[in-house]
Amino acid sequence: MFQIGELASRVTLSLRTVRFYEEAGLVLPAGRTPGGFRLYTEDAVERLLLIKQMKPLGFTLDEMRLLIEAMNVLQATDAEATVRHEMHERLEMFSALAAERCRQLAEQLDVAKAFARTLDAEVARSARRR
Amino acid sequence: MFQIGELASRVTLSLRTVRFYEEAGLVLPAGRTPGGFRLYTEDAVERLLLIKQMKPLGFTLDEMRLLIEAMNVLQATDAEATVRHEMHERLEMFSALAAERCRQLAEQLDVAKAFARTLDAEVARSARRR
DNA sequence: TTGCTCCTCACGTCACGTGAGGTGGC
DNA sequence: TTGCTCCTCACGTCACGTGAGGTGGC
Repeated sequence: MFQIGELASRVTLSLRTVRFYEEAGLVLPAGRTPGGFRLYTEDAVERLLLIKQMKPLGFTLDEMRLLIEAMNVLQATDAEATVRHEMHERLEMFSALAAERCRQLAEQLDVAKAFARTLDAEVARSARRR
Repeated sequence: MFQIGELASRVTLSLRTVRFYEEAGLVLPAGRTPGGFRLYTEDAVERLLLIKQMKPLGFTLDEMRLLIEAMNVLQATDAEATVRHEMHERLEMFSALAAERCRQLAEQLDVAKAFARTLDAEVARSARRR
């Protein structure tokens, strides 16, 4: 069990961000010291790394929560069939969404590269003018 | 000369966004009707398309303003040498920044793709369990 | 006169950053 | 007791979205 400072530094996030993710229901501390200090286990590290991996896809924190919930239910062996079915459909929805976001990211990279080349050309052109 | 509605639809931005970019000093209307309606020329279209191209690089609106200013000064034939020099250095800075952001975007795309594959695998695994 | 477009506040949202003032824990 | 870490408000920021209430222009 470790405190928020170690958790934050291990996943390279700010304390504020970790607390904010807690407010959003994404990563709850495993417990608290009598004095009120948050205590975490390795699970929190993995959870935060998963969230960091989702970030480039542009999901909102609410969407991430729903997605993580679905993954957890489907991992569990004791989930009810109806719930499992619902979570499976949710997962499929997010999978399609993720694929779409990947396409958008690829487009953005192309646009960014094009603009970077334009800038380089401008720099070169401006250098010749001197 | 056309109104903000036509401008916005031609560059596929909201009216609010166009007005917000004006507040940020990015795109000023060429004039106003006596009644106060904003009037734009083709220049505004090109300006907004340029801004849209910069967006994937994650520049702030202030940075975009500085960058556009530098490009305009260097395009002009009547710019003072000292100002031209300053703007050239600014352009070089932004060019380096843009290259760095391209690298980051490429990394993000890789992370996104990896997560999308993970999701697909989870969907498949969950489907086999039924 | 009727719609449609536009106007200016101004508050809301999302994902945090940044202190302020106070206390826990070794 | 001294630092260092942590705590909870709570306001600020960035790039807009979203009405509210009113008016311009063909």
